[in-house]
Amino acid sequence: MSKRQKNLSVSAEALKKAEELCEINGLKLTKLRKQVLKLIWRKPGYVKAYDLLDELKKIDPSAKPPTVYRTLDFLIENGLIHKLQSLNAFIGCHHPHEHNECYFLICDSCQKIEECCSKKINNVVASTSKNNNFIPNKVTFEIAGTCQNCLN
Amino acid sequence: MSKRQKNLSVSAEALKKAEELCEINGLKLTKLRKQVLKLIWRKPGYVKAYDLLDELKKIDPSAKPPTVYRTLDFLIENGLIHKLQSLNAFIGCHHPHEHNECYFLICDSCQKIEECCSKKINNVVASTSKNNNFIPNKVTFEIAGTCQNCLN
DNA sequence: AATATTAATGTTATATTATAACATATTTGT
DNA sequence: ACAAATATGTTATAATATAACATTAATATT
Repeated sequence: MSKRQKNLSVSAEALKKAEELCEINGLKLTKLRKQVLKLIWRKPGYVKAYDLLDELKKIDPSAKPPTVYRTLDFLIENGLIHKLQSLNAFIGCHHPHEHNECYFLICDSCQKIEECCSKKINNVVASTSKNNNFIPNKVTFEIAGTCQNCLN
Repeated sequence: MSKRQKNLSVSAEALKKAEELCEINGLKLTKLRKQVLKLIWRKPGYVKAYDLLDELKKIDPSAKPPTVYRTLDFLIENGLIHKLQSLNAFIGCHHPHEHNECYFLICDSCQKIEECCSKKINNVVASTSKNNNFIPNKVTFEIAGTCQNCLN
């Protein structure tokens, strides 16, 4: 299976899952939202909001920043995508609604992202929060560096 | 000791430490850099770049965005302050040059920040990186939520 | 079905955050 | 004293994001 084919199937899989989840949760995955989600999944790495806007304009020339940001907000709120805070970029979630916290390995060199979940992080977050009498709400955990492929 | 007095002494302490560290490492803590660092420490919570610029302008009306951002870059590079990626904000480092990774508890309600370091995080970062053959470079770890004080 | 209500999208304008590029001044090394 | 490197000044603009209000579409209520 070629890289492109693999990516297409990942994207199709993600779209299907998103539809299911929205169905289950009574959320409206409108044409626009589906379109944006598709565009996000189309590229293997992360996406920038204004690049997304450019892509969207090819489909609907009337698209404007709020079109994109509102749609991104919806997708983030419902766990279908993540925002990478250290990059101001966005990426599809590989396992929506299956996790609380997750973190990202971001390759500075090839822009690929690894989405990770682990009990260890959850534990660190929980224990630190407890120690500080802090009620955690949103966790941002991003590790930038160099991935395996780019080491060679 | 009043809150204000406490904050003043924390600030003075931070400044002193910064001077020592720059001395040791052959870094130039110029008038501008010291001024900016002082402004960052002046407030208990975090600071936004353009607020800093406004403050700076009161001292030097010719200050402009690059003045601030270049100075912030210097302070970040040399571990004297941190950037909070999820807020696009800046905060003084409580223990410069004493740690590799640290993370932040950010109170959404009162804007206070708790800077934490723990071996557990270092371990999570190290083990995940190893598992993924990833060479970590920069860690962003920020937990937003509600602090003890604001719970009541 | 007509109407009210809510949710989504369209649109204009502008706020916020950050950097590129080039000029000048200051410091440091020779 | 001069060259080189570093820091600062200055202009302009790029990149990221949201406020506010108008319109349309979907859903619920009578």
